[in-house]
Amino acid sequence: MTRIETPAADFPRLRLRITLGAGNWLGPGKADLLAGIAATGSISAAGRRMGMSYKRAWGLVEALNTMFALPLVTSSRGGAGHGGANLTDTGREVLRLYGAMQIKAEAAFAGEISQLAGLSSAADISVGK
Amino acid sequence: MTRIETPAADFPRLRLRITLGAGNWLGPGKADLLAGIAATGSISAAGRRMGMSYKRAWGLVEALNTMFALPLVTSSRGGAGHGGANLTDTGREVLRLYGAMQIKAEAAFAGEISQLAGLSSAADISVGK
DNA sequence: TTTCGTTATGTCCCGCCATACATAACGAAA
DNA sequence: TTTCGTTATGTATGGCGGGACATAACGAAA
Repeated sequence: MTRIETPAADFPRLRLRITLGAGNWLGPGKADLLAGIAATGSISAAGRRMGMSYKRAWGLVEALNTMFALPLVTSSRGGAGHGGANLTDTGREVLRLYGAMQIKAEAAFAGEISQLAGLSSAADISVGK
Repeated sequence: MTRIETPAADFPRLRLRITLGAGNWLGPGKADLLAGIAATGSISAAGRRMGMSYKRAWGLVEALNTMFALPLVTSSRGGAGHGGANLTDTGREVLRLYGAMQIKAEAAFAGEISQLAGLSSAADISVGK
């Protein structure tokens, strides 16, 4: 995977991955990319600010578009704005659902997560917090 | 990663990963392995029935033991039972917390997950359900 | 018709990781 | 002291996924 090490990551962190079919999953990476496309209007710009190559970003978009019945991202080449990309209604809906789960999860699992963090070997570092 | 394709996987499925520190995460794989060790009393047996090599299973156990302040798994070589492994109190507690989160999550996110599954391209396959 | 930045796609190559394989340590019981 | 199955550890190799790089298509505006 060669996941990029986010430099300023706050721990503990909870990640959700929903697997809808064999090999078809929705996780934080694809969700962040969708949010980035919505914010920037461009696949390459969204990928850049996540530190990934355009090719990788485009591959994730292709996966997203094929794993749902309707595409989540529309894109155009050339033209006035020199091309670009945006979310479809389905794309916005998927992103909204994932975001809702993330918010819910942080609240619902705060207890268990803090207990796990307390058992963690990294706990001594943040004792002085 | 070369993840083994579980042949009889029911979709959709939700997976939780708790990251306690840089590179130190607890997910379904390690949780299942802990459960397997508790059930079989052996690292190699637990790994075997998950379809992973002993070396990989041992690596996961080592990661688990170092990412928490106290080890989760104790092991012994030789002896009457020809060696074996078991969970410590901390190990059982961690496994319990993870299981509790999993149960909670399935209930809390049933709505969002079914909505996502409805948007999925795999939805047409299970229409006749 | 030239320019522009983006989407879209192909190819090559390298580094990493997991697997396979080998081997040693272990200690109680027979 | 031999046996046994497990834990523990090292080494080597192969695959494969990803990044780097190259290139084409696109279409409105200047």
